[in-house]
Amino acid sequence: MISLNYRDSRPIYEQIKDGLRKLIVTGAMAPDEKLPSVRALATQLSINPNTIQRAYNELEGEGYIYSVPGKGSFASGNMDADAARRKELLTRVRELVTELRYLGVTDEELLAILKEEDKT
Amino acid sequence: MISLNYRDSRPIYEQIKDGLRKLIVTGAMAPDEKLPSVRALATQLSINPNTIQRAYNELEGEGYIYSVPGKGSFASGNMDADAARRKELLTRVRELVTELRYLGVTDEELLAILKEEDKT
DNA sequence: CTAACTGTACTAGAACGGTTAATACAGTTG
DNA sequence: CAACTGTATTAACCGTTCTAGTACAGTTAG
Repeated sequence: MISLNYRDSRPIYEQIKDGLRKLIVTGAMAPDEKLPSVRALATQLSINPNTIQRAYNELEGEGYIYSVPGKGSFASGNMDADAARRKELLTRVRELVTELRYLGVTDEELLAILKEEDKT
Repeated sequence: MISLNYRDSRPIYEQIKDGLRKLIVTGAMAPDEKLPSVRALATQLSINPNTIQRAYNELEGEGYIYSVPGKGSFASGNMDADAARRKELLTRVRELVTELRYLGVTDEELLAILKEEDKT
């Protein structure tokens, strides 16, 4: 479900956040679908439950999931979170495009990426 | 010449690397142009020379600059480094585009970014 | 009701990376 | 020679990440 890369300098809880966010945002996880429990996911990934709790906690703060004590944590169909994520990603794309232009990448190459992704 | 953001969680030496790389890649710094000395830049930014040294050291490893003991460090007109950077940035763009598509961003919006950047 | 699950909270400490600090050495330049 | 340059090494500090251990309260199935 989630894979960790220990060579990556990024914190584990960030990797978990990104992994879960992608699952939710891509619809691989339906709204109100139950996430693995803090302890279950911790066991599965062989890490400390606190690390999972931190990831879940932050994801809840960002609106991607909601947690019910005693029941579990669930994917949220929150569109505000999506909007924020969109805005964030778009600014990053802008930055990348600017640098790529400086590196001599042509519009054709950039357009090719869009078309290429169409087929995915 | 370079500005640091201490609120940013990214390491200082990474910020310096990015800043210098941008200067070189955009041509703001000509090939074989002399960079500020390790000590000079450290003083200017009010940080430790070791941090600058690390940034320079890694930039040299990536081919963006070359250093001559006793003389100084200089921008390199190395195109291999540019190619590597291009490849890296392009894969990141691909990832971003994929997620943006899932988030419901249309091709029109993505194309708009390219046109928007044209005017820059 | 009980047992086993759930999220949540808190404290403590280990481990790691970033940064600073203080030197030292060798080559270059005026 | 004096003042610059890059380079190297060692130690220490500090903040963050992560682990560890424990506890409490709500939920759910038997």
